[in-house]
Amino acid sequence: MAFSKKAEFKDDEIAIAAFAKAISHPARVAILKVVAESQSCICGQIVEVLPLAQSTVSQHLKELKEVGLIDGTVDGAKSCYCINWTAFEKVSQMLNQFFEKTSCCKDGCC
Amino acid sequence: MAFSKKAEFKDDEIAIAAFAKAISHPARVAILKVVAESQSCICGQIVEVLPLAQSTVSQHLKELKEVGLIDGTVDGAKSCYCINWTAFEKVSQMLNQFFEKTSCCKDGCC
DNA sequence: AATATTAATCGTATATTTGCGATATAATTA
DNA sequence: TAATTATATCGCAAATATACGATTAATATT
Repeated sequence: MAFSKKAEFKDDEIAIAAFAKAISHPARVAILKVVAESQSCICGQIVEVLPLAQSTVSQHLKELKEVGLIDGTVDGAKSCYCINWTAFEKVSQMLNQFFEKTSCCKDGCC
Repeated sequence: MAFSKKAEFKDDEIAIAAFAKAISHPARVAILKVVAESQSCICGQIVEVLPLAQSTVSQHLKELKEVGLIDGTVDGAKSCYCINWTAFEKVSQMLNQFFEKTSCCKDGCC
């Protein structure tokens, strides 16, 4: 491949793709659900629920944290995760907008 | 890795992830925009606009076709692509619902 | 202090994705 | 009919992603 061409696209296209990528694996979708529903958000609880090893879950959490969808706080030996609602809604809106904008010119094709 | 664990998640989680994956690359986001805006939807036009080789664009188109977001019709030597609006809106709704449902339990965490 | 628990990170194996050139196929044009 | 055009597909190389066990570091428990 030589090198990735992602950077050659428009900023909004890159942003949409990046957020979509964050929820492009069932494990991360599941994690977001668990974290949103849970009161405590302890990493160990997520591991219990998912069919994945602790290290793998930790990696997925890291990815979600990197795009900003969740926040992580160290709480003693444990780690507490929670949804970053501001970011969460921003992503929701961004995707919504993409679908709306794209579907606005719904004529004359084919 | 031995093998993928994607199948071990819930159907709706897998579905959301699959559609998110379809728009998880800027090239495919760009293609969807071009196809939606274009009247003609000829593959060659898409290739002209994108910073990618013809074969690469063809592959991305194939992926979008496979998840059902676009339809492709052979028109002589050319190929005509257009958005499958039914699928498009279904995906839009599915993602929307995911974000809404997830954010409905927005309390007591962390 | 010694041990156990929790979770991040490292190293590694494998799988998947991305990207391209070359080729194949089919239709169009000269 | 020959040359050109349009696009899909094949085969390959490189990049990324997925998954795990082992290790580490830090706190908690005994």
